[in-house]
Amino acid sequence: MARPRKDQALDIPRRAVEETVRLLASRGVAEITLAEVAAAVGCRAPALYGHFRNRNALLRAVHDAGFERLYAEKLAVAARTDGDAFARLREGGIAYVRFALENPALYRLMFDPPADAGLEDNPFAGDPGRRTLDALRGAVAACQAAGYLPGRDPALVAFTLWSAVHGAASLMLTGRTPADGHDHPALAAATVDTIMTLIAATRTEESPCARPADAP
Amino acid sequence: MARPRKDQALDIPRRAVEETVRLLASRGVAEITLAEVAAAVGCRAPALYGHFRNRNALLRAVHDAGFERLYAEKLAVAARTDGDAFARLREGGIAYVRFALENPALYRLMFDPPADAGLEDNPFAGDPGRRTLDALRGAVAACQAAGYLPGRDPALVAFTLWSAVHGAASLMLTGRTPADGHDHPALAAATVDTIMTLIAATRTEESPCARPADAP
DNA sequence: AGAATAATTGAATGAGATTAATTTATTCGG
DNA sequence: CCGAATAAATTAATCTCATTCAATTATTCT
Repeated sequence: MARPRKDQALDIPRRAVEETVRLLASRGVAEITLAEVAAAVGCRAPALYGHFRNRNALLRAVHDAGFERLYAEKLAVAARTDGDAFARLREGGIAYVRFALENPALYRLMFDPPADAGLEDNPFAGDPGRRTLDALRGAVAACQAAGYLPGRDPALVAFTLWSAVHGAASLMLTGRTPADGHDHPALAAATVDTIMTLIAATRTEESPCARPADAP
Repeated sequence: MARPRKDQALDIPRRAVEETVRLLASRGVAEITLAEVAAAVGCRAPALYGHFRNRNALLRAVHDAGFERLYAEKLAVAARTDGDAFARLREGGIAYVRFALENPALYRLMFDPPADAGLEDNPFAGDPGRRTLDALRGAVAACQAAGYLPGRDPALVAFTLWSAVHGAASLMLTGRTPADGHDHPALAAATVDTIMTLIAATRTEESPCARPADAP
């Protein structure tokens, strides 16, 4: 049986990504072979080459799928915290780190993307990770409208916040937690809290002292 | 010539790590083969197995060496900013991101360490990365003595700060910078600045609107 | 129906890590 | 000083993949 009949056709591109994500739940990306992915999909390894240039191209697709999932969670948080921009920032941060802790291998792939696998001319154009950052910038701007972080560049603040939560996730996944560090979710929450407290302290409008430049 | 004479002996363990670090300046870790490392050292690939269990063990040693270097830079910053705890934090952050930007492949290896390569019982005990975090905690405590970040857990704050700078470095190295993002060093500085400003805003207890240093 | 095209497959190929067998130095007990 | 015994490399296998090739069967087009 060489070419399969239409009725028994597989949506290989979709399923390959799907199954790779599933496999990433049990092992790291380095331990996953194309033969395993193919077996999970229901075909042979060479069949994958009809849909992905090579292994890295598949991994890049998985990487992108990871960001899609992350973005979906972000949307859910946004919906859940509609009125309150500050809460949206906090909840978003918590959800972000939770995602990382629940999908460690996928998350690591998302932040150590395979090198080649495409036109190197414009490596990250259209990277779904960019969209996540854009969403975060929106949340920051909303917070500013509520009086926090007056007069700052929302893009820069967003980048800084993303850095903090991503960094926390990364450090936890590589075991760089302070002291014992057995309770990762708790540490994650505490970290986000620490940041949010710092942000809260910037709402100086009400306070007596200082009134940094805002809109003229 | 099988076994080399004493006079022409090579310190293979040291040189292998050294040369791997050197190779990481030009390619990613995935593109480096043991044969290349061996050639750079001046031996054959199998000789490496007399000193490292396998490729991952060598990479782990390189990973550790990376942290040694980073720690050395941290010490230099500490020496340079002896009196001023706040400045030490800022300078330390800048130096950290600079290190990452100047040694991208090494840095990525440091934060995506190879899985096995050792007794998995106690994966990160003695990890030199831990020492870096300890040093940072000390700097935070010093800042607290100067009136910043009152009443917080220094370990938690240190973790949060490390998260932020590491996250920023990681995002830059993977191209997740806002907008253009062509000037990484500048973005790094701006990010550290953003964080430091947040910290500065916590020093509200002692003096209403600012005032140099004092200790209780 | 028959040619052209498409999707897979099993069978090479090849790179690179790891292991085995072999060779040459050094060390150590007489 | 000589000959095991041990050490450290080396070259020559293995083995595990990723990737490519050639062959095979469906589908589509005319």
